[in-house]
Amino acid sequence: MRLSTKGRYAVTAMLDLALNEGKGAVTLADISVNQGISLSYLEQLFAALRNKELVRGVRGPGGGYYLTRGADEITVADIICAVDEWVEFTRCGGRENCHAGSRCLTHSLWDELSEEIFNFLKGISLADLVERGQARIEAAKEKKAKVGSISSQERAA
Amino acid sequence: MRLSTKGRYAVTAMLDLALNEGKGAVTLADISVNQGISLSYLEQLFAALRNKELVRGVRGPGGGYYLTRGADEITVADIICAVDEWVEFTRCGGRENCHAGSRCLTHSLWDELSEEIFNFLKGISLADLVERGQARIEAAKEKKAKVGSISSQERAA
DNA sequence: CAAGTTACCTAGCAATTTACTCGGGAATTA
DNA sequence: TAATTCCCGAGTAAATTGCTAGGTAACTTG
Repeated sequence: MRLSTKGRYAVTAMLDLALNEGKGAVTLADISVNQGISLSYLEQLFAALRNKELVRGVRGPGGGYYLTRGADEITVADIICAVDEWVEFTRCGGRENCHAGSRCLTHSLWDELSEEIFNFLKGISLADLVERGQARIEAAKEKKAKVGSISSQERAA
Repeated sequence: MRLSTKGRYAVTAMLDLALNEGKGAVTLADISVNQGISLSYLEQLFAALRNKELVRGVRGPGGGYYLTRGADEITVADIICAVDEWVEFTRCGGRENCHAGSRCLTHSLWDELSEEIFNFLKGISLADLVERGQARIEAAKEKKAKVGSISSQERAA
């Protein structure tokens, strides 16, 4: 039970792309220097992000990475799902038969927790992080508590 | 970023104790058979639980483990904190200097997430799990949503 | 075209964690 | 004394994390 830095690295790197939106490509070398992450490790993370079609790479001089969608259409959950296995979350696991009562109880507890975490991360887009910084996170929480459903497209500006 | 089964094992085992509250000690051998967890692994988990004074062990025939407090005074968060390192959660981490802007943003995001998870787990006691099973979990979420913390269950969206 | 730049790919590594086995104790009860 | 049960430490295979090393492929510019 730990929040590894892997997902955080990915989110941080994606934030670098979002901050540069509309201003050309961002090279991994830049991100590596900016964020203090090893270049090869970044390449691995971005391979995963590419697979999930969150970023697009352009080779050659002047190349680098772009977001494939707007920063408001990419959530933190998307990023973390891409780089982490996330196996026991959402729906991928949890299909064990529940024979013993207490085992069943903890299974449903874990499912609930997974959903909590997932929904929280799904409610925060890159644009949220960019535009308003930490204050925005609080807002996302308020919004979720009120509405109960998340659509990151409505920017309450 | 994964929810390991370690904490789940511990919660499950503690549930066994809670289910037997007032009916004498529960041996690790029993739990091992009931839950299909290796005895030695249970011993390690219970060593941690003992350190945090969540359980009390009694040796000799007729011995076993008791909860040191009522099941309503032990939360899932207590249990998981005892057996997991939980390092990057709550407050233990996050005291890094935030130089780069995007790094700072993700740090605060991670702090928020940690607190979300912690609060969720803190809101569920062993008694909750025992008395009402899964229904109780929903109730805990409702309670929290009212107070304004987080939570929103829109399953099967 | 050639050279440089950048993405892309594969392999391997040390450290840590997980879940487990083994082999002993030490305290308590009968 | 003997059985039971907690207690303790060492060791292990597999997986994960974060990283290094050493390539190849595509693209742009001089």
